[in-house]
Amino acid sequence: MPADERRQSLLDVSVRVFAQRGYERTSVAHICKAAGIGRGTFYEYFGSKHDLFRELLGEHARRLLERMEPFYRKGVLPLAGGSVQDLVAARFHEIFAHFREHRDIYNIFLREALAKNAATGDLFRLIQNQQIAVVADELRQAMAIGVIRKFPDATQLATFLLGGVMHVAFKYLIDESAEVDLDALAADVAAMALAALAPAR
Amino acid sequence: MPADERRQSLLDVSVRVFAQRGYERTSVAHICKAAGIGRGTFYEYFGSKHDLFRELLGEHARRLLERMEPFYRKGVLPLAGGSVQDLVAARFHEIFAHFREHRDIYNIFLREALAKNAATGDLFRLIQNQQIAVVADELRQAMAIGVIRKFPDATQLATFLLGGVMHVAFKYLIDESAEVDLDALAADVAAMALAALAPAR
Amino acid sequence: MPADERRQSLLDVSVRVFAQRGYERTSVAHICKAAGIGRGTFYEYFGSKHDLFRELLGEHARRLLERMEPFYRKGVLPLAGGSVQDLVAARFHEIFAHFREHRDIYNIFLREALAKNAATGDLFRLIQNQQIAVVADELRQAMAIGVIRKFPDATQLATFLLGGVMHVAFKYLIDESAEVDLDALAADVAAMALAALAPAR
Amino acid sequence: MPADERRQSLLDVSVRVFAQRGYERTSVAHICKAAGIGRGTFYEYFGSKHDLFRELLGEHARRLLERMEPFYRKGVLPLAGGSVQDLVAARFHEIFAHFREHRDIYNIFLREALAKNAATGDLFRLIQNQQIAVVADELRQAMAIGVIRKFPDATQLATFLLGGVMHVAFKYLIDESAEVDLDALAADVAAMALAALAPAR
DNA sequence: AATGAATGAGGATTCATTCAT
DNA sequence: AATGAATGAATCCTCATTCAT
Repeated sequence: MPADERRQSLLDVSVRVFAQRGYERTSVAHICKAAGIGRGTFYEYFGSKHDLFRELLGEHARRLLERMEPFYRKGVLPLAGGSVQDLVAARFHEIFAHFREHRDIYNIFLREALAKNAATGDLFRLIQNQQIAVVADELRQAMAIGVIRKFPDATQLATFLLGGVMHVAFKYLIDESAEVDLDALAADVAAMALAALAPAR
Repeated sequence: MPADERRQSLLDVSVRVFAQRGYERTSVAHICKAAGIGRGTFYEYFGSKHDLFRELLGEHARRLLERMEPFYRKGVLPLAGGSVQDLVAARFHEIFAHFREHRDIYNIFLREALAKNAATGDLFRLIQNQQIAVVADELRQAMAIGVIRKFPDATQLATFLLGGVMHVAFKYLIDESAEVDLDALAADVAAMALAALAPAR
Repeated sequence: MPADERRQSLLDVSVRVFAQRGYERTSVAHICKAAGIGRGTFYEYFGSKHDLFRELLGEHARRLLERMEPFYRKGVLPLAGGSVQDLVAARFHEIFAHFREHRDIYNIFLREALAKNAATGDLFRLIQNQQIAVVADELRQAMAIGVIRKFPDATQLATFLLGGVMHVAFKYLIDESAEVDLDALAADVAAMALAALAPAR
Repeated sequence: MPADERRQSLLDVSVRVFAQRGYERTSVAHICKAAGIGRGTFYEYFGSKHDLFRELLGEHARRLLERMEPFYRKGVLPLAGGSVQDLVAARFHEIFAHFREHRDIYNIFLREALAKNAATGDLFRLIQNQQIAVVADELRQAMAIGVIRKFPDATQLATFLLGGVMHVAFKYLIDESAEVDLDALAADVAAMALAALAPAR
């Protein structure tokens, strides 16, 4: 198999294995078995288990931010044609979908951030802060045009909101058994947030 | 040292060590050294490293719920004398304080829940759900007497709110360096939530 | 077995194994097998293979210098009663005996010094220089009282002489097969050096 | 690149790498990287890492002896026109120069001889003995014509002398940092040896 | 003539756990 | 009640070597 492919395959496979077993409990042998290669081959592509891990997180962090970017920037505000309702609903739907899709990597990230792996923690915080920043930015615009009520600290509000969303998502996503209609959930949470932010009539 | 004391000391010591290094990276030797005992002694008190861990989580879960219980139940609603503002402020302050105090055990819990340790995950979810349940209960009462706006699903709202609070708390508590005035933070977040929940004028 | 004993036994055993196979080609398993213990036990006593090695060299360096010290200082010069002949003969005999006894450790030392292990090389040079220093000191005294001819640089002469001795010793000691009458060899070399150093009649 | 050239380039490159890192710590990958070839290519030219090593030592041994040969045989004794002083001085200078030039290969040789690699050790001893033999031969001639004092065992004397020279050389050559005026050193050592060997006036 | 992908054997190290004292 | 000596299974990693292209 060409080097690029093999490398990618290792990255892909290891996300699953790490998410399933956690970094510590995952041995290089586990990954190699899952990838269908000999143990030695692993080290042709990555200097160490931890190197792979770092690269994996880095890569996903980049992808994550890239994918978030256009979504947050997608124009949106000031409102072109759609209603605030549609907007918020779309946003929450997207966030939930994202969660579902990247459940594994989120799990890994969170776990390592909690474990205070210096490098990983920094990366995690970077992502978090960027997400918060773009949402805060939007909220500021929304407040400016009076679509939502005015709050004194947009960043804190963004933190609060994202936390709420994540928590709801977590509760349903942390265990794979509880399969939920994410679309409905997104709609519900959006409605709720909308009500909370709605300007006084 | 009497057996009971020694046992308790081991539990106390291991919380710190586990929080610092994580379950996997903590060896029995680490715990024994921190507790100042020989490695053999450990097994006089606990059948295995994992046994100690289970017991530790169980014990803290019990304590946690016990301590939460009276606080949530403390009566509160319908409002005796204090304003809604005071109430919410008090609540958030308490939650933040709780975070700070039990940072270690929260960290352990969260990490293990994410690691999908069947037993630990269940415990974690139990705690989480109980917290959500009591908050949801209160919210329902508050809606009933019109102190806050009406929302269709109180449980989801509670989840959302607790998530928001936790997220703000996390952002500041995850790294020990960023020392923050928790009292001020609690006040800010309370104000924000209050505004969000306030009934239409 | 008591810890002290085991520790010492490991040090003793490993000298032989290292000398036989060289540091690199000696595995911890080799040492453990030679010492009759399990592989894990090794790490109860030494942090790593290299730690053991360092300690081993350090310990022998200390012993070596200690044992050399009184020998070189044994008074000797200015000549009490014995002749120069006796003195030099005794000295060379001792050096040869020392070689034979510590053949292994000399081998290890020299090899590592050549391998430019920073730490080991420094140790080796220290020993060498000390040996040279004491011999140079004696030579200076001997020149002063006219027992040997005068040379301009005592240190260089000492280096030269010790090198000569070591080289002869090496030639016979490097391979274990060639068993030689060391006493006779010492006497021969002593006579030779003596003739070389003898003052002009 | 033509096969012959590549082969030679591999030999040349590997001397440096082996001298720097030692045989054991040098991997085929190291050599290939230093030579700028793929790992597979190596085995087109040498059957194994050890094969290369053997060939390398053999080649250098041959060169070494060849270069020594004419020098030692260069006639010299009985004295044509020059003085004994000039002769000995020239000899020592040459030996020192040789050391400096072949520091790497000497290092490898010595290390392997000490490591008791059967094959390498034999080779090393062969070289050593040949050097000793030619010097002994010369000494015998010198004694015969009364240029130096008479010693009973010319071989042992040669061993002693070469050892002395090598030791002085070693002391300065073992670490690359201590840059020394080799010419001056050679002159000093020559004067010293000369004085030691000079016949009684 | 060249190579890079693949690998398994081997070596250092960690660690939960046992057991005799 | 305490312990420390002992261990083997498990894990990360290296590396000489093979082979299809």
